[in-house]
Amino acid sequence: MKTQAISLSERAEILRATPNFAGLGETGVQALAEAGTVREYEAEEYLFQQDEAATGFHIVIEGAVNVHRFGPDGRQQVLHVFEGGGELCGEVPVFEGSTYPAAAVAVETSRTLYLPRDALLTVGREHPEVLLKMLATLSLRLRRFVGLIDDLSLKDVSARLAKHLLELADREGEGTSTVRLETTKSVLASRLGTIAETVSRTFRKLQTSEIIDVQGREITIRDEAGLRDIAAGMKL
Amino acid sequence: MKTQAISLSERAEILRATPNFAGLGETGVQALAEAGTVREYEAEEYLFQQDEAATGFHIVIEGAVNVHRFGPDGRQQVLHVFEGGGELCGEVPVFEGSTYPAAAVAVETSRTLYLPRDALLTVGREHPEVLLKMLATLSLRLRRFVGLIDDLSLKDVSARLAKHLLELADREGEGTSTVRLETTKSVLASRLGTIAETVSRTFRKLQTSEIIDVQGREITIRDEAGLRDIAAGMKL
DNA sequence: TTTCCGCTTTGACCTAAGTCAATTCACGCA
DNA sequence: TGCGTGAATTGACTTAGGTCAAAGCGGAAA
Repeated sequence: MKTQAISLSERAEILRATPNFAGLGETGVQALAEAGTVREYEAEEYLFQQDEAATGFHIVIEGAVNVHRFGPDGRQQVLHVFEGGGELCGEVPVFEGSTYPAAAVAVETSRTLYLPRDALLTVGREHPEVLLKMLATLSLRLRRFVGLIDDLSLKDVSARLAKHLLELADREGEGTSTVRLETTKSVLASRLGTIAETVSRTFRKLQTSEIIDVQGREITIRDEAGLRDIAAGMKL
Repeated sequence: MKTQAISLSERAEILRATPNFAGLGETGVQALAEAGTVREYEAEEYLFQQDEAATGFHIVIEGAVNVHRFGPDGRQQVLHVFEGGGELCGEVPVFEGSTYPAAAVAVETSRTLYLPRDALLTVGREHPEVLLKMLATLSLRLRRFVGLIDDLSLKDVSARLAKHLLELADREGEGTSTVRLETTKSVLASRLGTIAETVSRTFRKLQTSEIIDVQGREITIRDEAGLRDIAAGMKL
């Protein structure tokens, strides 16, 4: 990890571009910008480990960060992937407890703005709208986790994979039917709560059912309705 | 559901006894008490359904509320069980989105104080400490969900059951080695993300390994260290 | 080009846990 | 005291998906 020498005004600019702090007035932005530091992490470098004591949280400016937990056998379950754009990472211990609930690793070279806990709490008390934004962020995260729990415990791998592909296609905009996997299959497997081999086999089953077309990392959705059915729990 | 005629001062008293609003000043308590209504639900009655539009949230005063999701095959996964004591239920759509992410049902006759969304937001803006408390509550919930996700995807049923028994014993206070299950085994199964038969068999395996003693709904922990090993992922 | 090395695919196998069905148990009620 | 109902147990079976090992493939480096 390298701390970058970024001027105060640039740090303020980053904050203004972060959805969570967008509506915040100039005094608040200044206070946070003064307390924050810009950090750079290389690919594979950990931002923090699970159960590590926390003094603050990160805003992911550029790059991508993968948040995950390890199981007793070394397998891991991905909880989030933050892909730049000013998402918050590691904010739970700011408000409750003192340790990070999961580990976070940079997937590629990434830059973050690190803000100490106290700075946020001080600014938050003076600017409740920041706290409301944070509440919205945490609520959205809870919503996502509820979905993940639901998927892991009640749906099978093909449903989870189908749902994931539909989300990828959705993110690319309406009417997109070809998506490119930006990650290795074993990372995708961790996201889906399974292993690479099973992902591979599931892709194949979807392909032989003529629901998708797989060309390396390019996936073409041939039967979107069918894919939705499978995401909803229909047997393959 | 019946709305109970409870005086303003009693409603204020309930709020003061709720951890989330404990530190709140008198004006805030009054504002919330005026907007709130006390409701009674009988056993099996739903407080709200998954994806239902929300206008506010509940504080569980008495009784017990089970929050869960249904899978495509009708199986359900329990996300929380709130057992009175002023816990918040259904607060996610207050801050983000407009629908409840899961369904909530009264396990036994229960009373709640229902607060409309707008009242909370108004009071929150004037009293940031309420928002900080809410942030702590949501953060704790995220922490729990991370644990649940981790368990569901990376641990087997015996580990989840062992962990659950240890938590029950812990809650009863230090040095307790006998716990009573307050719920039916199939509800316990839903909490653990499995089915009643599997819970039954797992209890049996733990008993024949002389780690616990099962007498109907009374469980005696005979080998706490062993139970901890199993909770940590050791094979049975 | 050739050579790796890491990703991916595939097959054979195994195991945890879900399904289905048949008892058995426990407790309230007549 | 037996009866009935829902819970719990148990057994036999099936299946999704994890494990292990062996190829296959593809792109970067030499």
